[in-house]
Amino acid sequence: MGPEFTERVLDLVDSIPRGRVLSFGMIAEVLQEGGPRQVGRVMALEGGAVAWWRVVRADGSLPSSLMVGAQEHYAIEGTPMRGNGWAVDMTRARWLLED
DNA sequence: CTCTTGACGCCGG
DNA sequence: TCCGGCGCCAAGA
Repeated sequence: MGPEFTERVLDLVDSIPRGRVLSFGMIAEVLQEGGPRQVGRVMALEGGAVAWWRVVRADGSLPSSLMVGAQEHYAIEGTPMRGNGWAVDMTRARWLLED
């Protein structure tokens, strides 16, 4: 994978509005390139350069280690969360498919 | 060349 | 709701 894919992923993540999110799989789908795992690799390596908390798993969760820090951003951005507060409410926060 | 490893996703039990 | 299994695919060892 060239630096090109990495840049496309980071650019798309940069365009996600405050309070909204995209899943790893959705990003791969929008870019029509790679797959969820490739997007995951990019985020693991260079995600620190962008709003990484706006990229979550398909079910709205993130690894526990990242959830701790991510929650602060969700609170600030007013990101809709599911009951327990440990996962984003995808039906309301998913970008490009709902209001 | 063959495992093994992931910031993954989907389905079945 | 909570596993476990399988598909996926690039990178490392």
